Amino acid sequence: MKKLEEVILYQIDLTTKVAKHYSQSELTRLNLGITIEQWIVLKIISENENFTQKELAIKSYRDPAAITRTIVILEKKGFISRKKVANNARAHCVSLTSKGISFVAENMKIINKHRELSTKGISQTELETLSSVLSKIRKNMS
Amino acid sequence: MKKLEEVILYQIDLTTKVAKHYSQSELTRLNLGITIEQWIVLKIISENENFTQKELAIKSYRDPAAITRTIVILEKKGFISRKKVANNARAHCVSLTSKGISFVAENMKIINKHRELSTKGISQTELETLSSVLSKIRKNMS
DNA sequence: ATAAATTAGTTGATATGTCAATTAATAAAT
DNA sequence: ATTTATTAATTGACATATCAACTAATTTAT
Repeated sequence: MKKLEEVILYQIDLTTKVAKHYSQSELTRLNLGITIEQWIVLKIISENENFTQKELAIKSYRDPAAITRTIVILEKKGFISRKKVANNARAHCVSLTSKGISFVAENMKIINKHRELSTKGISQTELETLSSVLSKIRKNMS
Repeated sequence: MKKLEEVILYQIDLTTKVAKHYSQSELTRLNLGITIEQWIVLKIISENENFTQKELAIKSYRDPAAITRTIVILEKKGFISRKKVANNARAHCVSLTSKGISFVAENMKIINKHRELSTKGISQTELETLSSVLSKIRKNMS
């Protein structure tokens, strides 16, 4: 029977935790007043103007219920706004306010530094293997 | 500027989410009445009889506060019990009850199936690369 | 020996994850 | 056309993540 440390899924989970812990503590240290999950939502919106909440949930692989709550928070912080979709009165689409646009622009560098740091000393080949193996694992568990 | 999907940390996080989603839905489907996090705590205790809560927190890379709450739940479910440590009145050590021991034994097979499924079609070499790259990433972000 | 610092665990507050139930709008079926 | 089913979003309930504040026990520093 394998020890927990040898289990691949455990190692992946552990890596997520370590990375999130690091990035969150940096965001806190820099007083950005935002969580990782909130950042990811802002980033997705900046790449996909006028996504609906449903599209946001799919892209971020989060529950629509969770998205609703994060969006309420980001709206209170003044980073985003919700509008009714023209041809569908059920759906809401989300877009960055000017404050949201500058926030993403100003802090992209910090996030990019974390990303660069994460792959330091890892070869391109290794990264490609990582990417492809992770993708296989996701396919196996879908 | 990289799209979110190309970011390694994002891919790792996504894989964790997909895997947990799959495993949790299986545990629910089989009516085990337990969460993944609770299972991991049980598994760690079964591998390390009489761990203190602090050791549990370190091993599972979770906050001591979170461990306290999970332990209270597992105690209510009758899977574990807490005892005072002989030479340290602050520390509590945790051990499986007989119910907990049989629960882990009975369900280990199910969990092992998930683990086998997760690495289906992935070579040993790829798995070793994955393991070593994940370890490098964790080192980079510590 | 006493005061100060550290340690293990708990509790509170806020954000998130997950699932079920609900509401309102839209689409499909008959 | 009216009923039925589906869809997008919200809300409630409970478990978890994180951080700060707190208690009680133990060290250490003086």
